[in-house]
Amino acid sequence: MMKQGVNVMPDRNCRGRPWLHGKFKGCGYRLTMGREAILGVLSKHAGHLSAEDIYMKVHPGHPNVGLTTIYRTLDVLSNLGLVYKLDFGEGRARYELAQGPKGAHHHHHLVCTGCNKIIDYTDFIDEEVELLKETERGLSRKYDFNITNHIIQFYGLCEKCKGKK
Amino acid sequence: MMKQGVNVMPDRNCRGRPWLHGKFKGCGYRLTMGREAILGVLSKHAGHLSAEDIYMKVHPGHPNVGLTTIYRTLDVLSNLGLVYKLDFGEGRARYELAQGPKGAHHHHHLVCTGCNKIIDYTDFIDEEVELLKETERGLSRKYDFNITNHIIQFYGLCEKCKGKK
DNA sequence: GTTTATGCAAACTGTTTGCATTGCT
DNA sequence: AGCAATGCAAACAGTTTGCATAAAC
Repeated sequence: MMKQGVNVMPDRNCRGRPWLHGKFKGCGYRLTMGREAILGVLSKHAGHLSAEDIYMKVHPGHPNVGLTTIYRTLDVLSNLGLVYKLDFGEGRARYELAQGPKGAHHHHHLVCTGCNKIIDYTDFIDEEVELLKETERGLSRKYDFNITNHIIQFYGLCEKCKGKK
Repeated sequence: MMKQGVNVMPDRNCRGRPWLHGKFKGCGYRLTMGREAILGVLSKHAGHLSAEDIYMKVHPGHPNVGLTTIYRTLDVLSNLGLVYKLDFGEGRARYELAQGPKGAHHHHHLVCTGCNKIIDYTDFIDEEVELLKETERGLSRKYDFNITNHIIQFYGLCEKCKGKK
């Protein structure tokens, strides 16, 4: 007989739960040292880390955590919606924490195609978000989509790079 | 003595020249059969072709054109601004002609993360473009960037995929 | 004790590069 | 003739996978 209120099967699709550790375990995933270390790095260094960046930062304290684990953990985290997987067209993915517990500010990206510098901007975000919401509503209806995410990125040359030939 | 009006050195940075073939040759690049074939495929099948897609379509008529040439040509084309290199997070790049000679319509993309279906939408484009221009102006000034391009993409599940768990 | 997570090495995939040859102009 | 473009094969880079072992629960 099944006990009340207990998920026997891990619930791999649960979003909208509490925060980090709680959310993690609540979804049926195990909280290991490697995963804690990765979460730690992500919340300490807020912004655009590649798998290898994370590996480098985790490795000193946890030499036994391999790159594979980094990839697998990031995959879990982004499925849980805890982490955004970003792509700036460099041929490698980058990751950032979706939201701090206090609800970090939403931002978009400005990418220099010369030196790959990336600027998070929050200017104009309000207007953008407003318009995006409307667009999202319209697109959802017209194309019968369940829209979960969006990307806005500007590309160009930063002040240093636009000088060079 | 240098002849008037003739570029002895190929001008690899020339944008804003006439159209396609003219532009191509005008920039010091040679117009070869392979390149013509690739341009042909791009203008016939408007939208989101991967390098391999293009290879497949070019190959029957030009069995001697290899994948390497496809990549190299696409690189040239996107440097010339004739082709946009798109990234939908599938781990492969996709390409589309920037503008037809008649000035094809600007559009953005709606991507299904379930089946990778991609919808070009032009709805709301006017409002978006308006806002983007302003944002672009603001960002250019504030961060001293020379902005050349932007991306807007919505991600979600299409009507078929949102049913399946 | 059962099931998930990990490390390692090897496999994969899309893309790039070196070099000798071909082909525009 | 001279230099750019090509094909081929090999190199590359980031990411994924198979499998035996270790660790959470």
